[in-house]
Amino acid sequence: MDRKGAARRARELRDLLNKYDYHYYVLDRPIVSDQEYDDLKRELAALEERWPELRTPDSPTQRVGGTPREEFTRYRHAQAMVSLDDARNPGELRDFHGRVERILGPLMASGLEYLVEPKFDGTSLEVVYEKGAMIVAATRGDGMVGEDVTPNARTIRNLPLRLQISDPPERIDVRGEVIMRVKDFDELNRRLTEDGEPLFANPRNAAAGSLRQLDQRITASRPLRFVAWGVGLTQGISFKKQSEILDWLKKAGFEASSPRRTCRGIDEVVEFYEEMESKRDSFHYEMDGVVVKVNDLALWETLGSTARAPRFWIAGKFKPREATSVIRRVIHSVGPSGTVTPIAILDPVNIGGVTVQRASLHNYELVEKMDIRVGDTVFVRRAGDVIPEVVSVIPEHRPPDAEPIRPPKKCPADAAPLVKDGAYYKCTGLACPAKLSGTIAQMAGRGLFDIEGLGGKTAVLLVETGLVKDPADVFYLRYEDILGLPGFAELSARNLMSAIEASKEIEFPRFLTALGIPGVGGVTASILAEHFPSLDELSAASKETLMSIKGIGPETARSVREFFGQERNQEVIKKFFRAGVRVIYRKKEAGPAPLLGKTFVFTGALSTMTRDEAEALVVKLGGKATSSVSRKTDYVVAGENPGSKFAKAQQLGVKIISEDEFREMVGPYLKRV
DNA sequence: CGCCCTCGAGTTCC
DNA sequence: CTCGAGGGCG
Repeated sequence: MDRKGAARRARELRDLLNKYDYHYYVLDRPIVSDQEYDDLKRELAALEERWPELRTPDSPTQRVGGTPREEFTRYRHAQAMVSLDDARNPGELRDFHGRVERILGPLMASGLEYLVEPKFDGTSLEVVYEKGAMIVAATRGDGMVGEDVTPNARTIRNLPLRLQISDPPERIDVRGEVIMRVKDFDELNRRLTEDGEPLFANPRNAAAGSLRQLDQRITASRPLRFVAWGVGLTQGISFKKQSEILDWLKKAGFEASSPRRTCRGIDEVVEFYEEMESKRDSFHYEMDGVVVKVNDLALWETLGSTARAPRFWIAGKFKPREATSVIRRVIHSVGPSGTVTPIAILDPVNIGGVTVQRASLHNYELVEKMDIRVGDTVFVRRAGDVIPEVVSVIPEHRPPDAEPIRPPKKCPADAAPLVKDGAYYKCTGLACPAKLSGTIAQMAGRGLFDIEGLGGKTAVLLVETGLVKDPADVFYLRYEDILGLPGFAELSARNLMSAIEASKEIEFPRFLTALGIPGVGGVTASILAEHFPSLDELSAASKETLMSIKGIGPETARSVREFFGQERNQEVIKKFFRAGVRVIYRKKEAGPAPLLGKTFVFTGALSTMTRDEAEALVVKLGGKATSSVSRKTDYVVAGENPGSKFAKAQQLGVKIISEDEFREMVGPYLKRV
């Protein structure tokens, strides 16, 4: 590139970066991924390196952060809050070490001690304490001058308003990161979606955007946290090491950067960096790298700083997990439970070394609320080994012809009608090939057909080998068919065959549940079974008839109608019967009903019976067994390790009894079950 | 309109 | 098993 071309490109890059900076720092709504931004900034830095005369004082490469927003009072930091240079890989970390070595001399650097701590994806904050009391809190801003956000900072729950030590220093400026737990970030975005507000692309923007609210009540409603990583100006206290600072901060009542490690030499640093990157998903906070600091503070002065960043710190960045791309089209995929999920087909984009071409859009309700359209530029996140997902839209980049995304009218796999089940659309086809193995696994599961030896893996196997083409085919399997399949020698093949044979007698409610009608679980199936003498009557029932039943509303009625209204489903059901499946319609035998009208909830593990048995017993004796505790619950039976239901019961004043007491209560009838 | 409770998906442990 | 969502009832 000649000088003239370089000048043009540099101007272009400056304009772009300035625009991106504005969206990122001032609006807290980035319109490009960090990766993309970084690349452009590095390109500009390279041009300026080669042709120094292109470097203008206002160049984005010379700047730290953004200028403070007008609405906030400005706050001048007593000591500048510098930014960090990035290392993107172990090689660049070693380069950093090399520079340190060159300045300090190899002897001193060889056993040099580094303190390595996590770099959380948040926004920096300085909090000033005088005589132990919090006086002011300010954002970093451009490094020299930030925004005074004291009232907002006071709403951060784990930020001490007063230092938790008896002899506080005259003054200490504590620095740290305002962050949001990943869980809280997801929850916040869900809430924003509900309210039709624009979403945050990542926890950092959520933290920054929340902290810089003009209305501090909004800040207070956001789950912000503060993690301290250092100090600025101090009076009446001094430290010798970074590790000492962090220990002190912890003692003073702060959540201090953790996990951290003191490393001797660069090899240990690289090892910790790689360890953290591999474990990054196991932390509450989004971690985008580690910060490596020379531990000995005396050396900080020797090393000094460049115009932009200190020479004694560096950020070891992890592979990015976010990028922007464009949605080219949308496909509709049917999952094992029959849920139809919109999947965005994207322009291929590299995220942390992996090319991503498709990303989940979760569900149609979300797509509509977020107003995502084909043609939109979106943020895509790939966390761990999870399926990539579209996180948010960048409305600024929307082309005029962007097409809304609509749920399909019919199941894309078998053209059966879809019913809306909450936020999801579900296929009502009993034999739908896309969910076949899921249907079979569920049907064969505990409390339904109860076919031992037929779980998820075997279901997939049966479908993949073509032995089973609809759920009824399970009952046509022959010994010869399964013998020799992976995992099926004589014994297991025989066992499976007899398990299938034994399962053919099935009570009406169980059979109903096994059909997998959306919205019809065990309880609803029992209600239906009580009101219809047989499957035929239920099958023919109108929506109105169904809705007249207590416990069945319009949604469930519609789902049931939609299911039985399909010719194909009726055929499969008939096929069940031809295979010898017998539905048992049992009249209620009038036994003793000592628990009539009593509601039970079981929590924790019981020792003398399974939970299912206990619940069956309660029902048999005329009581009700539900799964959540409320004021209407009569008894909570607590076994080993009771869960949150125990606490709920205490709170509501519901009677809690032990397993023994329960046995006493039902003792006389135990044998009859 | 508010509460209860079922459904179903997700999480985590063995 | 837990938890959130929302269907259904009063």
